[in-house]
Amino acid sequence: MPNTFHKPTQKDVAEVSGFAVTTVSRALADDPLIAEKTRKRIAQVAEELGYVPDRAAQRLRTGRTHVIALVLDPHGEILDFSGSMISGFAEVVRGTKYHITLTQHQTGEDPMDPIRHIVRNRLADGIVFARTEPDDPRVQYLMDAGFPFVTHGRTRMASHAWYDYDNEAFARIAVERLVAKGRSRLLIIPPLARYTFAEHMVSGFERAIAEHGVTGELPDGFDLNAPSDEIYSKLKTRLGDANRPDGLICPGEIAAISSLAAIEDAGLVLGTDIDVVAKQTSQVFDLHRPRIDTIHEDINAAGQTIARALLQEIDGAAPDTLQTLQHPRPGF
Amino acid sequence: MPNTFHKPTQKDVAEVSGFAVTTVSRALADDPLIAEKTRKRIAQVAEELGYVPDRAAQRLRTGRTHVIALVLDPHGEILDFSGSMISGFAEVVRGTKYHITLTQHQTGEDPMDPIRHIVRNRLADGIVFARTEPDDPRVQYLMDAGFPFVTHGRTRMASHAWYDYDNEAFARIAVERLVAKGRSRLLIIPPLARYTFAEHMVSGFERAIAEHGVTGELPDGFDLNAPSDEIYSKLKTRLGDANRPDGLICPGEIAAISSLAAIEDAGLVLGTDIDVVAKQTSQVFDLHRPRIDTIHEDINAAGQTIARALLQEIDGAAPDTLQTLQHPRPGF
DNA sequence: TCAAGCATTTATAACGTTATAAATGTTGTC
DNA sequence: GACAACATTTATAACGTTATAAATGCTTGA
Repeated sequence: MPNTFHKPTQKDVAEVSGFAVTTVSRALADDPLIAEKTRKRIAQVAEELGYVPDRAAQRLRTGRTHVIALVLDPHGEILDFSGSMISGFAEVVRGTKYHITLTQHQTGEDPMDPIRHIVRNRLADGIVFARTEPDDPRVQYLMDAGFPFVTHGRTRMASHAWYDYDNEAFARIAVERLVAKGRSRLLIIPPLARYTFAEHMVSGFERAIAEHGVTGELPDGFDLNAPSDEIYSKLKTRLGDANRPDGLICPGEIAAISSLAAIEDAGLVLGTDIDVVAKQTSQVFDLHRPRIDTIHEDINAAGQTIARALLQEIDGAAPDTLQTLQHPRPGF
Repeated sequence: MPNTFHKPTQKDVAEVSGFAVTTVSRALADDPLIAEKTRKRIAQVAEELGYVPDRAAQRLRTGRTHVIALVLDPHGEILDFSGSMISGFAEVVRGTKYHITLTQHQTGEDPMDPIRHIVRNRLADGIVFARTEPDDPRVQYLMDAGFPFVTHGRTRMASHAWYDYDNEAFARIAVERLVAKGRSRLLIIPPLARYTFAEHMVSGFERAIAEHGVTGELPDGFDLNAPSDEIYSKLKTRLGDANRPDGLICPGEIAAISSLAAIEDAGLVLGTDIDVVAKQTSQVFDLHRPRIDTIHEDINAAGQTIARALLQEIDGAAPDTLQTLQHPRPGF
């Protein structure tokens, strides 16, 4: 009889237990003013009645939403990125009193809009977003507003909570692996320059190149965010040159697959003419043939860490104590 | 000065416009009782002040949450499934007054729990979930409760809103393609039998097999949900047999990649000894070498369609008018 | 001119919770 | 036995909105 079901309120708990509504409220909030005996009795009655606090009422009264907002980028080419990240996030938030809401801004839109909307209308207690830029206006805005947030990616502003993958180390390790295989003319498919992580990755690449005395190339005309067929065709052309690269760094799986196609279609043989090191964020390359040398980035763990950091920040932790740099894990 | 910012309420709009709060409320709700002139004036003032209704207050008063709950399965092997689906969902919901919340149940847990929790505590106005079983208790519960929901996948219960991909057609087309290539000993990696879509796919497979007079095989000991290395090793063993299959149907990308590895490691040549048809839900096979024959399933479109259906159902549309069967689209 | 009828607006209460201030009971001290 | 001091409980109001019922002003017809 679900339609005759009446959701029990504090009033019901009060009537059954014989205490006032206020007392029930305080008891359930573990207010130390309430006598232990009373607290126990009220907790018992609440349990029996199946009382669950009404979020809307709590939210209206206190201003706290118990909501964490995930602001996603327009769905792009990063394979399974959002899915894994969300999954890690959900695992941590489950079991707390918080909920996750999702917002996705459209391609042409100002990424600032959803953030401002959430803050101004108190739609959440904290915000998470990814793909930061060095002078990210979202970060600046949230810091000014004193609003809890955690970013996936660093910025030039030092004292906020962030999680980042060490892309400088990624590039360095990738170069080292290729050099160890005897490669000396390396090419990296760079991320879009406006993202902070692109700077790290490129700087790691360039430093490692210099250290090992090999040549490094950042291609013109395409990047990690380009359509995969564009990466494919430009790379194929490049691989037709006499001075073609003999080592490729692909910081993404779709780019790696496009690269493998370009290599094959250019008539080159992987492992003989050229080698590839790719970043791996999913299972795609676990059993792939030809075998691909990969360096892992654990997106699920990122989601978990970010969620934990945000919950801590909402509970009052200082943002600059909530910074995690994740080191690359070697592939299989 | 974000901390001195006062979120404008109907009271503010009322004071500035000179009308009563009630009138403001009605005007903003487009109540026909309100004079057109008044409505316009109030709308103008609300706009100027940047008034946005307080969801918590609306929710407390009306019981409507303006929330749509996405209940996700534990993050599994389906590549990018959640990500694309969520993305399509978000695109549709953006611009409406609805929000999306995410819940994910853990592996060992009763999938019913989050659903019951949402319904009993009115945490949302509608629910979406995937991977239905023929006698899905979640569907039964929600129908009994009269709670709006849309499933990804059908059930035995006819009159609820659902979206489904025509997996019977998928299997049929896959068989036809392999037969057209001269293959006659086909093997399909079946989905877990408990899901409704497994029945459809298997029945499509078996019918097509019979029609074309070829042999069909559903392997024992592994399925689409098995760990990929298990699929790989069992398939490799099977491909070592004398009576090995010469055509493989892989209804998932990770399974397809594992299969390709098994084929290669068994010493067989794709296109000569054996052919593969795979279901494609991401970009992985767009530029893959070797080229893979795929049949598309557009997860993003699924998300969009499901979101639209749910919004309609919340607005009162009859559930049995909200059923979509998506036909397979040929791969590249 | 007055009442009836209509169009429009408004006062009041309520949703379920918690912050504030007030009230009650209990103990100890002189 | 009175009073202060404390521990504990409670009444009241408020968060911002909307449903209900009441009130206002204006038009119309006699």
